[in-house]
Amino acid sequence: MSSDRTRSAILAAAEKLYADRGFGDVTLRDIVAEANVNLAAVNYHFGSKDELIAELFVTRSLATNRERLNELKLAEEQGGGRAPIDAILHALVGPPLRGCLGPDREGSTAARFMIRASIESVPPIRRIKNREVDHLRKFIAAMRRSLPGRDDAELYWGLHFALAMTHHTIREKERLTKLSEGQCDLNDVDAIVDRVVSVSVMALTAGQTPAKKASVRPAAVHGRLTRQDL
Amino acid sequence: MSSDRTRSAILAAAEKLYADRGFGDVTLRDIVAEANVNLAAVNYHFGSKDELIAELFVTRSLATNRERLNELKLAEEQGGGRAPIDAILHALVGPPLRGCLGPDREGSTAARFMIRASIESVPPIRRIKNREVDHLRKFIAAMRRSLPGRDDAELYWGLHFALAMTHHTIREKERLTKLSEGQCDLNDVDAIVDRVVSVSVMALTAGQTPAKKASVRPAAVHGRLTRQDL
DNA sequence: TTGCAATTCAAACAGTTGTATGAAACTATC
DNA sequence: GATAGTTTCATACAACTGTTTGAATTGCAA
Repeated sequence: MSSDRTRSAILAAAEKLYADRGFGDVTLRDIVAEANVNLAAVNYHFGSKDELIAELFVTRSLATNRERLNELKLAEEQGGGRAPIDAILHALVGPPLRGCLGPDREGSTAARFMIRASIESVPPIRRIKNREVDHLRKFIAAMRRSLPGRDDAELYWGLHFALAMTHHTIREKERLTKLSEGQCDLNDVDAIVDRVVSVSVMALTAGQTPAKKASVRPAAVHGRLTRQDL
Repeated sequence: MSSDRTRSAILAAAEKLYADRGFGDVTLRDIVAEANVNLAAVNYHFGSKDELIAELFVTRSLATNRERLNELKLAEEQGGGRAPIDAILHALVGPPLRGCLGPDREGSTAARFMIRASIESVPPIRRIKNREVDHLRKFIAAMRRSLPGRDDAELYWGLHFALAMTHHTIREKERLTKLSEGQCDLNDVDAIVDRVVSVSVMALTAGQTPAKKASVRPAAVHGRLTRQDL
């Protein structure tokens, strides 16, 4: 068994540089300089530059997906196989938002890397994102169980909009802060999650009868379920 | 006055190639080959590759912004200086959605170029997008007039989410079609616009008193205002 | 027609990029 | 301590990039 000190030094250096400067202008030579390893080490350990990027992104997004499914499973167990819709959405949007936002995440290389990956869309990352459909289908299935009456199309739109708000908030947090002149607090992650969840629930339950509508727990009271549970 | 046949041939060729293959792997040599002009013509007419990209993007996004402001102005005039909130949001999200979606837009180079510009984020385009804040402030001002009671932060979040749904729908239309197995109709642009507007209105008016809430016209009845009015 | 500016052109430039090579250094096993 | 396999290293490679140059061509005005 080899000491993979070189390997992980490359991973760490690459993640840091990509997080700081984006994929566009970081070369292999920048990475090996930061990692204090030889240029040929990247191709030796990863095969190619793209495979290095892919490994970085897969690692981080697997972690997010795992968090999501844990939280979903927990919610479904608590609901006897049928989780409330706001809990499902909370499981969907909470992990990426918590992973990328918040004051403690400011210095996190992983967070800034994922934000970069969300903004710039390089080929190896795009390829991986396209395989994410299966993962999302699990949430559609849970939503179907939670809202048995709704058309499937409505569920897809609801999930789509939930992800829209999530990713756009991550991508454009800087611009929203600037536009709102600081009036939108991008550091209060729990509040943001609740906001996204509650709008998503509204999108999904609009047009429902008042009786059904009232049975949906508001997102705010769901705040118990945080990172500690995962 | 010079015949700018070369200039516009470059613009057309560049837009087409960027639309088809993305910014990542289109070189100046590809562009001049497509345009049947000399390599040096790009630098002669535009100064640099980045300035060419910038000019392409500025042209298209100025058109969108003009449409937006026209529609906003019309709505405010009809409302005596105070447009209904759904009309404001319609003016915000309608133009980009109509510009990029719909069956007739499938073959449009301009549409596909703007989708690319939305997916890949190259430096010259990012620089331009960052100047968009002033444009958005006009919509915040209109929203403030429309919903005088609301906190500014709420208005910013509402606008932010409206743009989130708009851009994410444009960016991920392919994936949503795939995920929903065709059950989400990405060709019915008017329905999508109404959907985005109505969710945005809900986000903005949540927590209002029922009396105030009822005074908001549902987005669907606003469908009269389409491209013909602009 | 002459003269002048605007435009086009072929060619080269200067730099960077990811990758491959083959020898050297290391590590663990016998 | 010899050996075999793994890892590191300096270096070269081959291709591609946006940009520049200076001469040739064109178009227009006097």
